[in-house]
Amino acid sequence: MSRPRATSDRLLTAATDLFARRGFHGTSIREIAERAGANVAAGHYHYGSKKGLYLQVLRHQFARVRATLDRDGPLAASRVLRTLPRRELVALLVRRIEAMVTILLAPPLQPHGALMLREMCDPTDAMPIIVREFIRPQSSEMAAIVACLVPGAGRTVVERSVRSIVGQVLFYRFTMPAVLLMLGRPTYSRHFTRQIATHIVEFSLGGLTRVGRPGTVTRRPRPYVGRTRERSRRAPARRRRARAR
Amino acid sequence: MSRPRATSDRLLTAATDLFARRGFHGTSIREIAERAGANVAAGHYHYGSKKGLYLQVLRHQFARVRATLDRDGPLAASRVLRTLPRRELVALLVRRIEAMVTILLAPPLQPHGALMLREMCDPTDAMPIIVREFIRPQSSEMAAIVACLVPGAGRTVVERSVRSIVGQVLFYRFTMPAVLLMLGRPTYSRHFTRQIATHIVEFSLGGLTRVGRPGTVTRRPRPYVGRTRERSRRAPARRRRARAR
DNA sequence: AGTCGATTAAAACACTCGTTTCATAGACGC
DNA sequence: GCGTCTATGAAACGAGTGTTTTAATCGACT
Repeated sequence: MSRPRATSDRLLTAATDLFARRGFHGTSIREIAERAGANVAAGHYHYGSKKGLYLQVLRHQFARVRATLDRDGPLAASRVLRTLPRRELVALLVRRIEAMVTILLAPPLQPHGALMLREMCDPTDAMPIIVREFIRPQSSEMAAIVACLVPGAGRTVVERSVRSIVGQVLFYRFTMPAVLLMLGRPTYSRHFTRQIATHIVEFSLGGLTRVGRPGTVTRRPRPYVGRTRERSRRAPARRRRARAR
Repeated sequence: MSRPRATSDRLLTAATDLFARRGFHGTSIREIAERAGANVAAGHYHYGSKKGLYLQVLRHQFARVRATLDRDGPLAASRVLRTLPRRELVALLVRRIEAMVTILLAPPLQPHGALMLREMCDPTDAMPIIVREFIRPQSSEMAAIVACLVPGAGRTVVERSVRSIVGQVLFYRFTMPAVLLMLGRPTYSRHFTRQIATHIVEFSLGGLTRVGRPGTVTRRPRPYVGRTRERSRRAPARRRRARAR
């Protein structure tokens, strides 16, 4: 039959999808139970509370993500990295970026992106899990590569550069509705995500090259050069709400 | 005196803060009314419904943001831009990035960042407002500068580069809880945001330099290096729609 | 003064929510 | 058979929700 799985499993599956799509507040125990073909009391029986179920969903999702990352791109130790030629280091960075784009953007969209986004809106006890299982591993593995690619850079420069790279990727996930609206697409296609990955790789390699060089344009007293103009484009939007009916 | 303002204004102020901090679902009309020193019915009287109040909050916030942007960094027309020397173009880009960092990250944190983030989780009718008043203007003004800085780049390359720049900035806002947790800070300090802005400028200038050059490392048959994985993660998500009532 | 429209206030309505209670069913060992 | 433990189902609880209703209040203006 189609659903021989345990009730607790079906609850977890249903909850994962609903929490990702509608959020914690926007999802009801009854909705989860109905979709899982279970009783309203089942959630509390198996997970103690709605919050307990939510935490379990996040633990489970990010454990999976972590497992994927570990399998996909196990990083060579730092001291091994340092012996690699630049070409190999670049190849490693490319793989990391492509893996991240794939896991976050490529269809079919996985739930953890939405779950992570929601945690950024309303952090819960699950935030440390996300940092530990997803953000920290991604960052430190990328940092190891970046540190070798930019030998002169200190720890802060490396960390900021990693955030610049990760930020480019996450942008497409975290502003997805706006980007899709502007591009006139319904979803990100695989073709699109491949192009994105390639662009981010190029842009980032350029960025890394520059932050590795001493003495740049922004080392100056005041960055402001241009004149200010006072033109105001439109009157402040004044709007009145008429109540319906 | 402390409360000479109109009830509708006080409602809007209270609602802005609460919607930004707790979200639409997490905020109740009663809570808004209490903070505004008004009756529960006041919200419906002035704004028709909770959703009407929410929309008005977003309209108001992003009209303000737009006004700030227009005052701060009115962009020279494209044909004027094209006559500027590179040094001036860079200065303009620096100003845009610094303005964006300031408006999004520098303390005291403004509500629109949180409101925008929440819209990315649960898009509503306010999404077009955000795109029109904030994202689109920022993007197109930056695109005009980038297009001049990277003369050889086509429209798509320019747009992707703009997203790479904006993405770096938005990253710090949209993953703020995680970044603060990793950095062990309570908030972003002004000093920190200034450093961030400088880094993003440098990283981006390097990125732009590279994407403007033809022939790069990623121009190769297949960008994928790792093996493809075939493991199916879950049974096809069966979907059941229960009608309400 | 009196009328009228715009606001405000209090109460009730019709839900939905997470949670709990309690009865029942099945499995297992003895 | 019995007793025990795990799991499920149906129903109810109490609190909280957005909204509506109804009445009272205020400030002009004739």
